[in-house]
Amino acid sequence: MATAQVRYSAADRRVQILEAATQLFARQGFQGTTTKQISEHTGVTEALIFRHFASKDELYWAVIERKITAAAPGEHMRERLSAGGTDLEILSGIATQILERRAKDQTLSRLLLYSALENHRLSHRFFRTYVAESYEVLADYIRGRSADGKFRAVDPLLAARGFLGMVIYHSWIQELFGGKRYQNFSVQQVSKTLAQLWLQGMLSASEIASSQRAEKFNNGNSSNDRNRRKQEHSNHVG
Amino acid sequence: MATAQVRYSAADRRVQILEAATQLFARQGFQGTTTKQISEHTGVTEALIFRHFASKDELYWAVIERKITAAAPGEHMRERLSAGGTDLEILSGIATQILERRAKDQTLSRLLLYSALENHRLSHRFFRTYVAESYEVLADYIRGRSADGKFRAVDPLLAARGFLGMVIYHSWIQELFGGKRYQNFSVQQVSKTLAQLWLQGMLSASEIASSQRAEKFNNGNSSNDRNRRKQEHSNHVG
DNA sequence: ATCATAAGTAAGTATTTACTTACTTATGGC
DNA sequence: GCCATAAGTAAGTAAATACTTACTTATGAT
Repeated sequence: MATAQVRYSAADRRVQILEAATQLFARQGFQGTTTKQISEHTGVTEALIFRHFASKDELYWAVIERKITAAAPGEHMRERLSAGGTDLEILSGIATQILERRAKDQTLSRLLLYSALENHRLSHRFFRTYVAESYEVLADYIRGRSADGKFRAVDPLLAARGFLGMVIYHSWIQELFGGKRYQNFSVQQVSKTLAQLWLQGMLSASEIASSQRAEKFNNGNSSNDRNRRKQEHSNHVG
Repeated sequence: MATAQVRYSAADRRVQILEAATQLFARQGFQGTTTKQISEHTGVTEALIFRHFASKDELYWAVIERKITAAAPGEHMRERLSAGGTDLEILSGIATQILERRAKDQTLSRLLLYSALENHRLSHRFFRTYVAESYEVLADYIRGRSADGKFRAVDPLLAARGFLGMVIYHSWIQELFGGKRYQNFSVQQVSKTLAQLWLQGMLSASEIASSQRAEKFNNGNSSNDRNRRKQEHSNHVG
């Protein structure tokens, strides 16, 4: 052959294959992706794929496993929740993070959706590590705020799903269903609007009353706002 | 052959094929479904499938077309919104309807998700007819309530997506990702919780104040509640 | 420089897939 | 009761698919 042959270590090649496969499985699903496509995207022959992975199935599990262990969305949420700031800042921060991440790279959510639809064995675990954990973290935060008397008594898991549902559903609509062809909201606007909506919905009667009183004096952008969250409460989150 | 041969009219057979195909495409996606499977589920040979539909693609479009024209979710929502009752009754009614429908039959949402993921040409139209319309109807209702001074000024489309997002995301979690294995909420509880959360989030300052005052006298389940929606406003919806 | 070993491939195979062709048979209008 | 027509099929085909086998070659340790 004319081109100089470069050989990679098994470990490096494995990663290359996994990365190509990740992209393809995310775009086309398991059924829609052929081992030939994966080999072409990696720049090797099909046979090499099968020297690294016993079967297409095994390659698929390896792709999902890698994604599961790579990022820990529960951690990101924990950080944001304990970082301080007003409830509104925290929540719209979480929303912004989710929306930006998803606008930049749909790989993960597509993999997750495909695996759920195609009913792959790992999809439950994928879901638990990726989604369930992050709203259990949020539910803990809600529990804490309810104990403080800031939030009213609402099932914390339902409330958490409610907030993340608003945000994630919106991003699916925009990115997946092409919603942004018709209406392109700014991430800022969406985050703030949804966070405000949810937050007001969660406040306890007494908190609403006092926040209304407060609004008459400052217009809600002051930093010594009585809604600012105290660091001493962050143990509710971890 | 031993069994008596029964022949159906072309129209009847066509429907039989479409129904088998609908189930299979919903469960396994386009790529995951073979024409042989469809023929077996219909109880005919593969050749007959191709006498009714020129290609697998054409059959798929026919399946989606049929679903698009069959149900009009925007209509259901319009009806509920103009039926009267308190805002809470209306919204939790909408949520209940969505949750029950989806718990009973996932076919539609699975078809929709698959078509979006697989990026089929009709998926945008599918989405517009099926999803977009219903939240434009809801957005109109929100606009009306804002004009009344009941709801605060929030982008109506975002608010609508927010509500439907909470509900639909919850149902996806439960039905699609197996969330109900871990926690099985009752439809009633979910509908009421999410509707209350969203509703309180949407109320204008003055409405919140008066609803708090009202709560001191009756515990919010009275039918001559001041939040009861007047029939005269229903023209905002149609 | 040698060579064992790990990296890589060319050329398969059996099966499945979407789709076709040439033929058969039930049915309803006369 | 006849028969044109519409409903239906058996038996294919070419291409694609997941996976294998037998072989080649680059590389680093010696």
